[in-house]
Amino acid sequence: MTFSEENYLKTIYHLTNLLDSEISTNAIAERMETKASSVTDMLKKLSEKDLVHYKKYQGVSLTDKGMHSAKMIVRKHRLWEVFLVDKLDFPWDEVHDIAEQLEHIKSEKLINKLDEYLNFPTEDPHGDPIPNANGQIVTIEKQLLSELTENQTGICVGVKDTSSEFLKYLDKQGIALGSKIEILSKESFDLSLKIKVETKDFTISNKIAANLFVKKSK
Amino acid sequence: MTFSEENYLKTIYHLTNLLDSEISTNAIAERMETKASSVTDMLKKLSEKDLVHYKKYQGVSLTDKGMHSAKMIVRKHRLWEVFLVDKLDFPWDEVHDIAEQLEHIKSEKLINKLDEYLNFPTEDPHGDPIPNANGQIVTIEKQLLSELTENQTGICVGVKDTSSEFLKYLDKQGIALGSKIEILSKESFDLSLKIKVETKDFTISNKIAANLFVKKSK
DNA sequence: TATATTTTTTAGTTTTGTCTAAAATTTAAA
DNA sequence: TTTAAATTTTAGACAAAACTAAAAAATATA
Repeated sequence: MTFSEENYLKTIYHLTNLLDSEISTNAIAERMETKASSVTDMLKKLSEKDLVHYKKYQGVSLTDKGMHSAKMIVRKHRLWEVFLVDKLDFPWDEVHDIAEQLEHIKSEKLINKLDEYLNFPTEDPHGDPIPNANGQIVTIEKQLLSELTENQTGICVGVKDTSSEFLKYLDKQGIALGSKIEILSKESFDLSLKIKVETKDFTISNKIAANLFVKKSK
Repeated sequence: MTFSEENYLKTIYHLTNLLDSEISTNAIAERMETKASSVTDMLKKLSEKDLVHYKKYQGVSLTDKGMHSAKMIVRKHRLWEVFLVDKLDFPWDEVHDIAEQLEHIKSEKLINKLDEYLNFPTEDPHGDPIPNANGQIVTIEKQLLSELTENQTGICVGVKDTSSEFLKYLDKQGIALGSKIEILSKESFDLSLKIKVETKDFTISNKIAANLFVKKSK
């Protein structure tokens, strides 16, 4: 499989999780910052290789084979991210781009040995689940911080937005995976939250809260 | 720089070390298992980018810029090999092909962090030197085992042939980097050697001895 | 339901890196 | 030193993956 084919598969996989329905040509084009015509060309190619179900004008979905391939790419991406953060000490906002390259390295043995070396992690540095060697994914129960109500407490288990900008903001505020976040009050006008992280109190906007995954606790 | 450009640079670099003279189109084509016409095309391209000195029919050599780029690729290749063997526990005969892929990952920060993580190694698992971040190479004094005479002793510090076949043969005989090898006798007819490795005595052909680098000792 | 708008596909180019076949140049041999 | 052989380059073609512009199909609107 070429890099390009792998990138398409991965995109279709992510869109499937996001929208769970048939994926449109335009949705793929937009996410990959390419043209719809390029997407059509590739879909034909992937369809011929039996990686996607594709019917003209009807959108695409992954075949079992395509789904498995996509999961293996995601697995590689996320395991490399863990390596970069845990072993090489990269900040969590810098690993995505490097992992985008590393995910295309071809060697099943390599990725399984890496998995073992990292102690079979189940989540990447942003809290996203890592498919195991068979493609199985253990999803942990989580919800957006914005869904909690006053006086509820959650443990930060993931981020929805993984942009460097957002992650650096979290660093600045001292919010990391594992942080205990208590909702002190909620402003009904703009849905901003007064929260307590460890010992520090401060206010965050709804936009921030809607991009933080927590596991309800206490 | 594209993968292909990087592979050409690397090949020219290796041929330069091997032949130290102007490198011919055919020599490159042969080593890369491609056609001379393809090589010519690429040489023009590399020349335009100021990575090689190239004059029609006169062969090529690396410019300073090309030499530096080539060394950085070799650096990446060899550091990844160390990672695979030291950290992921790969056998030394399996790392080359994976490193051929990993050497193209683009991130200076990544490779420098990897270097640090591995404790700034100076040789790869086959005893080849690893250029540092500035491209400097510390070459250790070494000679072929076949150049030693009766009763001399050497420490194995590298292999000339890095084929899986040869490396597995060495594994089987218990010869590894660091092994102490004593020449008990040399057969003048075929230049085969009776040697002692650790406690074991056995005979090796001249071909084997001519592919083992040692550092004279005792 | 007819028409307008949006989405998707097709057709035809472009770029990168390869190839074959033929021409040009260099090197070796007679 | 002329000819033969080997090497290298040029010219033209091809596949992959992208693009633009135009046509076709689906969807939304009046």
